[in-house]
Amino acid sequence: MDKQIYVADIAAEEGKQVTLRGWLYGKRSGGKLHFLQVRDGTGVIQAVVSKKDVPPEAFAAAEGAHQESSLEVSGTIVKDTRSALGFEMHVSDLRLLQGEAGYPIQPKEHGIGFLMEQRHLWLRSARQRAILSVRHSLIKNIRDYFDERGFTLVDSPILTPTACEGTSTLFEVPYFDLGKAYLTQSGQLYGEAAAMAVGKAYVFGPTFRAEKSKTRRHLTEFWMVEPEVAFMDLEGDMALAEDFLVEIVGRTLAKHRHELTTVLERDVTALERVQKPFPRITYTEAVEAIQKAGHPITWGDDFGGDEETVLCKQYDRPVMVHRYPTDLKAFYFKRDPNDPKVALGVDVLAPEGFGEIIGGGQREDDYATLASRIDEQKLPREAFNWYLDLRKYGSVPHSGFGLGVERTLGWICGLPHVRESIPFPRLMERLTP
RNA sequence: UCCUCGAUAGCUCAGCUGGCAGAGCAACGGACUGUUAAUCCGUGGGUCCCUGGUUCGAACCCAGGUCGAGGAGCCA
Repeated sequence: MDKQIYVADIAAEEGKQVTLRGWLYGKRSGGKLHFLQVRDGTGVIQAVVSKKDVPPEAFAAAEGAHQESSLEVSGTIVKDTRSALGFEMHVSDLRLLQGEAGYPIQPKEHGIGFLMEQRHLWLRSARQRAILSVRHSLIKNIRDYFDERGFTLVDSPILTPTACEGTSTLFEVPYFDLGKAYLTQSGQLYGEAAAMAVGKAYVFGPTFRAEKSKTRRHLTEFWMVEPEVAFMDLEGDMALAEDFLVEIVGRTLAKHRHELTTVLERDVTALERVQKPFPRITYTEAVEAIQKAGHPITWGDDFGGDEETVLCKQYDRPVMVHRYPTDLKAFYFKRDPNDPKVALGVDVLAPEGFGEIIGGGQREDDYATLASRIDEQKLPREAFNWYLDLRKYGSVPHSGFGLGVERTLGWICGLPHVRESIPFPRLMERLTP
């Protein structure tokens, strides 16, 4: 095949004769004129097929082309103000590659259930392409952020022998003669081991939760990025989370302002407000604020969706809630030495009701305390021997957090449901396509 | 797991008090030289989610089930 020319680079081809390959996104036809909207993955260009300019078989091919047929069009690129792109192609020849009639997705309204069934095709539509593109950038910006600051990416296993927490939310798989393995819920414990090796580590991978959750914020398979830093306390952790969010949101917005504003119709002023400092309140203060807003909640309760929303509405940027009751947090959280009732954890809640996007905190670094926490929660001690070793051979204060990629992307793109933020979402009641 | 709503053409839906299965869009055929969800004319297209019940007669009423959507709980 010739050197591939892409729609994204079409301005450089003005006046030239080129060949584009792609798919027929839409078509409007006249008697001796067809307007083909050709997309190639980088953009959409209108290809004008005039009967007098092309061989008869090419004109017939244009006539018979169906939505999403693959094709190859050759012609001259000309400037045209009537086109959204600014350019169009005057076609001199056209070859239909493949494509049957009956492409199921129309540029009209569809129900979400139908679209989810057609997810493999739905990805081709403008909105989904925009989301894929923003997702790609967000992930790149996350990796760049850590790379630029001396973090080392350390991959954690997906098959694990035990749970971080309760077993009810684990996916179980058979594992040879060793019995059962589980799909990871978090790479954090391994991230801690990594931080003791490289100082600043981050884990980035898919995680799995068998939660029977049917909400706009839950997937059973989602991606999480988890930095973990040696010699960092909770204050440092919050500063890192804040700086990290400001950077990744800022960079992603800078690159995709146009798509966010036009294709996704996102009000980006809300994203522009993501600047330091984020408000920092303790769990106790949050409870008081929620009570003051008229919601019944008592100290010791976890926040539900309603409580989160009430709290977030009081701020115009992400809010950091720290020092949750110890009982609400996992065994590995360090307790506040000034108040053992609370743990040195922090959650970051995104504004506009997008909910918790970060959870993290300072880890327990004392061997005996951690061992007794494991016993208290009736976790199998032998499974955590390796984790306890980290407190035996050069234990240091350390902290980290986990950021949910899909929730963050859903927030940036303004998506009503996280299912659109991942190419092939896995939900409690959906495993296909 | 619980609550609410829904399932009728490829899609989005209407179908009144139980009495012949409908519309728009899409598809297909035709007309049209500047269309932007083009327009105009025509054609084809149904397991009314499934099973059972009530009835002279069920898309419609009843029971059970399946699937989908929204919400709750759950959820670092």
